[in-house]
Amino acid sequence: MVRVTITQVAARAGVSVASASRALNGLIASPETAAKVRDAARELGYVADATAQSLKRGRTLQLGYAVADIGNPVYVEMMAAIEQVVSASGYRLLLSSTGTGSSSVDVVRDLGRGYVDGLIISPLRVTDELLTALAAAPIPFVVLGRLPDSAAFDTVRADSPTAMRLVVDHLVAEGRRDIAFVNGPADTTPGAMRRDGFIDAVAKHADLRTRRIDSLDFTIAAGYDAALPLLDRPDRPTAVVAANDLIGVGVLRAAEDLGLRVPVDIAVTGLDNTELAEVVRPGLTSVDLGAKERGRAAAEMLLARIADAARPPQSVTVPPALVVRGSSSASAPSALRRLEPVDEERAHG
Amino acid sequence: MVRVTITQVAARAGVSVASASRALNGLIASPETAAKVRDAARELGYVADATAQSLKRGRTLQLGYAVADIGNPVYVEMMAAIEQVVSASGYRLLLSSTGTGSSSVDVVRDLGRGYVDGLIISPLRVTDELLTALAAAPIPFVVLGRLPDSAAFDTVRADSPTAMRLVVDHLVAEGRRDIAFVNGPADTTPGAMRRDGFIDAVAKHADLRTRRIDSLDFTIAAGYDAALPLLDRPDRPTAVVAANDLIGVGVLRAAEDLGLRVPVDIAVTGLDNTELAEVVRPGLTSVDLGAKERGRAAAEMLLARIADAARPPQSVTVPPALVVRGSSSASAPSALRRLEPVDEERAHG
DNA sequence: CTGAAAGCGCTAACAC
DNA sequence: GTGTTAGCGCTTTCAG
Repeated sequence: MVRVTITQVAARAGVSVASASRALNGLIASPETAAKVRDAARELGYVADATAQSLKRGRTLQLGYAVADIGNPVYVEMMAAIEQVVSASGYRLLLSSTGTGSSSVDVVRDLGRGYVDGLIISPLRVTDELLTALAAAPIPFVVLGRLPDSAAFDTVRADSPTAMRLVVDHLVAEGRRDIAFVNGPADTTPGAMRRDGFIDAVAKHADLRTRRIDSLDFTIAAGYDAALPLLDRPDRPTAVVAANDLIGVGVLRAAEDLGLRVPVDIAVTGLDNTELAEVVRPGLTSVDLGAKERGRAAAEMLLARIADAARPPQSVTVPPALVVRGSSSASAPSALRRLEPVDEERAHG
Repeated sequence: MVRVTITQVAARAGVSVASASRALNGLIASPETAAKVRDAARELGYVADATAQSLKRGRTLQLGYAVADIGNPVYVEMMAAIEQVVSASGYRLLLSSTGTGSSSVDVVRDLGRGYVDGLIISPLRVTDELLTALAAAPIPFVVLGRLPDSAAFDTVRADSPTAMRLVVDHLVAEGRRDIAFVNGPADTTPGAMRRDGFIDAVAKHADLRTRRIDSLDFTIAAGYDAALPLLDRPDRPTAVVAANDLIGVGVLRAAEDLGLRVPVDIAVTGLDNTELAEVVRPGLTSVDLGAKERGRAAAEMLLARIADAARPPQSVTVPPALVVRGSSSASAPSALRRLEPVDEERAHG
């Protein structure tokens, strides 16, 4: 199938390419010219070349989404929300996985190549190098995640401190007073935010025993590996707060393999409220950080920024919501098997 | 930050744009010219405009991935594999969700706009309209999934018949003789393939009671809704074969809510072997259809097709592998709680 | 080896 | 309203 250009359409319609272009774009044209061009275009199966239009118009109608770990369901959820907004606005979505190979800095640098009109970036680590690259970015962008206050960029964020307060308060209310935090890598932004949130949240309660562990990754396997030694000891905690749902599921698996009953012997919570939390048994208590809302907000913010480069930087924070399930509360609806009442456990607290 | 063009680089280097272009692209240029241009480019922070290059070269270095349901983990897994191959080859990946709004036919039609050099498409339904559009596609493409034999296109497929045979044979070996199939929508390609596979697989065994149900979607919720009435009756089956893992998990949930013990009262199997199957309890027996391999194969096939338009159409089938877990076999390693032996159940068969 | 010039396909002034 | 023309930024003949 041969590429048909506007020149051919114009020739067939018997008009100039300018008239053809105007007619095709719905600009001023006499009814008969418009009709002739439309017919010619249809007969030839003409579709305007996107590259040529981009070059001429200076916009590609493409937006980028750069994400480190596309294996994490949270980012997929965000991506789906972003895709929806983006395509509804006539843009196409370009996916850059910054995990393997190219770093997010490379992605930002590459922005100068002009193949996207804007970028949504969800960096796992915010380095000075990245901030510098962002400050020099030739096109609009929105950052999904927390940045230093000094960086006046458009951002969409989850509220980790509140999320952590929600789970910790919940666990304390359930009578847990020995609470461990299993983090992902602490040198990542989410890792740092959630760790700080945990520290602040437990500081609000008196007489709590707490400890913190970093796992190697925000994955089930890493959560499992980190939780195993933590739970396999006499003075194990009575509750584990995981930095995300994947780690949380890993903790559940570790408890299972050690023969511990959840939530009787040990309560577990996750973060993100992915479908995974709903589906495991017992259901994993989690905090919904509004991944879908964040994705949607980021996409809309980027479009607004593209429309108005001059507007002051925005920052949206999506509020979290606690979802209690069987992993932390025997009275939660989704607990499969009725276990012994946790009153005894409460008495320990 | 202002866009810097090759003209500016050439001016600064004191050479023509042609020489600048040649130097930048590593073509013939005197060492000193090359050095001057390189320095000028670095000082100015020059990066070649991708759109202009695309227009001139006639290739965008972009590939598309069109998928109906990005909510399904299988497609995410494929996408990740595709992204890896694609970006390693210097291409960018464009994501088109054909689920909401635009159909896959629209996506194929849009290919004429020339914003991608090739497409990997994973259509949920193969209509004549789609086949016609594909036959007229102006650029290379690879279809993930089964096509009519008459369509001589590049395809990468799972082997549904064998997959179904694996689960059915397994269930029969486990003593199940009353087997129900909970499908997704039967008017989809996977739905039709898996249904036919099930029918053929059970036909190989004598004295089997079988039944088939279509659920509304390949989702947990749809699987749950379809399974509930099936399992809530005295003559319920002793095994349920689900058309994918999501439906399988829905079946598990339905069994749970009805107080049925898995696998004692009812065995359940899924398909796709997603992480979900590994993570639920009891673990969901499933068949790995090689999503990652299929994604990788499709990407490589597309690149090969781009490199050689003339080569005959290829068709790769990725072999399936049964993964037995606790949902269908009491002796499977991942069963959490030791349940009663299934011997009694076997005696029924 | 280098520079001038053409042109990828399209849109947008600018005159008519 | 319409046609002519000039580019968008780049690569690539083609002479030199």
